[in-house]
Amino acid sequence: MSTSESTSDRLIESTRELLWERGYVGTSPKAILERSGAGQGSMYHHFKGKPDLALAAIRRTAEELRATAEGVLGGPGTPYERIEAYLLRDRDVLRGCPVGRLTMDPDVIASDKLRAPVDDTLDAIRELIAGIVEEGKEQGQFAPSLDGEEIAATVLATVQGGYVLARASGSPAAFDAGVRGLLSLLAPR
Amino acid sequence: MSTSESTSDRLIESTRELLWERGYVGTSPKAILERSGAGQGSMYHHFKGKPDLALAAIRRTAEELRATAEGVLGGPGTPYERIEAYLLRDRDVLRGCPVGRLTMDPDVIASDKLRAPVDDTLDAIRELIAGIVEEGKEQGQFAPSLDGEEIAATVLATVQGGYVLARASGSPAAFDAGVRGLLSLLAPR
DNA sequence: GTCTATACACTGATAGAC
DNA sequence: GTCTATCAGTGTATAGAC
Repeated sequence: MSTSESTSDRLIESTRELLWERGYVGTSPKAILERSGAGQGSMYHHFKGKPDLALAAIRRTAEELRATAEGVLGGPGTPYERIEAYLLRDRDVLRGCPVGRLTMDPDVIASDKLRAPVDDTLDAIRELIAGIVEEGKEQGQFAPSLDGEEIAATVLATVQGGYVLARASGSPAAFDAGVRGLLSLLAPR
Repeated sequence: MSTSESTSDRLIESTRELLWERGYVGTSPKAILERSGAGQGSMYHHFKGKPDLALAAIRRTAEELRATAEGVLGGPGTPYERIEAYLLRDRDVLRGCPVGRLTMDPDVIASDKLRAPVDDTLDAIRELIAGIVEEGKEQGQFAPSLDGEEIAATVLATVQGGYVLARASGSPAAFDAGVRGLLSLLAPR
């Protein structure tokens, strides 16, 4: 395993952090250079500009999030238990979702290229959950009246919205409450 | 009824639009002046600066949202029907929530003053829904095992997260799916 | 690949005339 | 109350030397 320390890598990592903290609009090339320790010239040598560097950063963050979700959802347990594990997994709630927060960035939404990794990732997780719900219906753990795609959207939305409520109140409590509420609705009797 | 056309009012209205479209970080005084037709001097005469004007705009938007929610949730019908009405009410889904989106703004979250109206509004709506859920439990419409506060957080989170999913995909479909999924879980048998 | 120099519009605000 | 002038700093990039 190569612990690559390339300048290009440090630029991407610094950009990932700043995008998470301040979003695309709130992240300037100058801030990226300061955090990464790279110089002006380096950045424009490795990337065409801010959108190009941001795209590399967003892609890496999106892939990482997808891998994490796949790991939890593909773990052991019944369908309910796997969804529970996804909802209860450790999260830095007050920092928000590094992928979901980008949807509130006007410049990201205005660019199909920047939006694509965000859309693809959330969509992939949604499909995974939908499949698990369908599995649970076959096993009689979930009511046959439930729709896999709909419940998957509800699960993902509860997580994404939980971040909003938590950040509004300055406390993770509302996130946890929303998750517990959803689990109580999903619980097999 | 006074259709006030004051410069101060036009500044606030333009700021509200821009905050909704581009967030706090993405909104510049210059853009506000252009949209409102006011001059530099006017803005700094009526407001101390960008944070002060933004606070006035956020307060007005928050109050408006709260009034809308109270209107729908306080309408006629059973507890389930009132929550259903709230979830299904007409929304400009792709524009996102004008209040919730502010939680992704680093400068808003960093300021207790700017965050307060956001927190207060979401909290008030949450309490309203929690009361309705408790009412539904008393009437036997909801299972006694449900917790009013938790379900209220789930309902609000599903809405806020629905905006995220919709904006990611560029279509309101995911919002609608999440809402339908939640309603199917809440439905009295 | 990295550095420094340069550029020009924009940000957020103050000053003072009218 | 509104207008214009001015300002130091930032945002995003290009040019060219090393």
